[in-house]
Amino acid sequence: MTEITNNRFEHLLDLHHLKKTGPRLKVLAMMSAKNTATSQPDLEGLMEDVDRVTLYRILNVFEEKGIIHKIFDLNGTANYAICTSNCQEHHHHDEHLHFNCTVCNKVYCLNDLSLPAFNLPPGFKAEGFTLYASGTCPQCNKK
Amino acid sequence: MTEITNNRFEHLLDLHHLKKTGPRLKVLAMMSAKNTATSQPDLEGLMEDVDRVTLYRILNVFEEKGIIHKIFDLNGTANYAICTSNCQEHHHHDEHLHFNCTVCNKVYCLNDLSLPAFNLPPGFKAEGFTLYASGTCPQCNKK
DNA sequence: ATCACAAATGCAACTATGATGCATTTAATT
DNA sequence: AATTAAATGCATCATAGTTGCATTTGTGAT
Repeated sequence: MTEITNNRFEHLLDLHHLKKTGPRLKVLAMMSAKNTATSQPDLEGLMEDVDRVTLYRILNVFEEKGIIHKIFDLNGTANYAICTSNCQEHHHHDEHLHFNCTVCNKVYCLNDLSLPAFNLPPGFKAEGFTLYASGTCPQCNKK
Repeated sequence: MTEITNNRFEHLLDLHHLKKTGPRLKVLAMMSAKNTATSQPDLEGLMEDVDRVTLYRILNVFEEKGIIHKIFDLNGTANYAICTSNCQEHHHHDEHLHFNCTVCNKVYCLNDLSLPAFNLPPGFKAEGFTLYASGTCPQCNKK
């Protein structure tokens, strides 16, 4: 992790009026070190020295503040990824594709793919959309 | 519940070589009585006389056989709905829109809306899609 | 620098969801 | 009615997530 990356996270916490603590910076470091979302169980394993409850609380505030977003995989397990942009407190812009590999179970946030337009039946008012795809990821297809 | 409906469920169980037992017919009756998906906790409440474990096992076989499909709501709670068509063992065709109301938390399966086409980045092979929308449902909008 | 205080963490305990092993019951077939 | 595989019920366990409270720590003011 570079100096600059670390400063970026500290700045991020400042922005949201959150104290710059070890556990919080570690969560951000762990999540940003991967190109896929991180599951709650994985994260718990990576944060051995941090209390389980603390981790849950960190994930909750980060989500509330729009720093990370939560994705449930095919098994209903919570996965977390750092928001790329546009997210703000209590209003996520999570309108991209989430790809869940059925082999390795990884969750990819494909931010570059915006959702195609479509209509809802009368009476429904939509606030947010997420498209989920399941299948096999590039890594698993190679093998 | 009409005679005909009951027969339909018994036929459904026959089709999949499942014994026509009380608990199974009751699950089907409960789920079909609603126009929305039923959450696991709700279902557990509705099936008071049936053991919790039995319910889980019924839901699992039904899902494996393609009789019902599982949808996770915004809170990660499992919801179940009877498949309308096209589902077969180990291969769901769940390619419709799931609408999760942020007020009443109900999950609607909007089967009539098929998903628009879109492309995946190279290397990804998709098998299934589901589009999730969240917002307010017709019932909650009226109030 | 250090003081004071709110915020964050850690710990204990609890709830809920879901799974597994095994004994008992029941649906289907004869 | 008898047989048997399938299904249910019960006990127990595992994991995810929450709450209350004591302790620690980051931060802003002195």
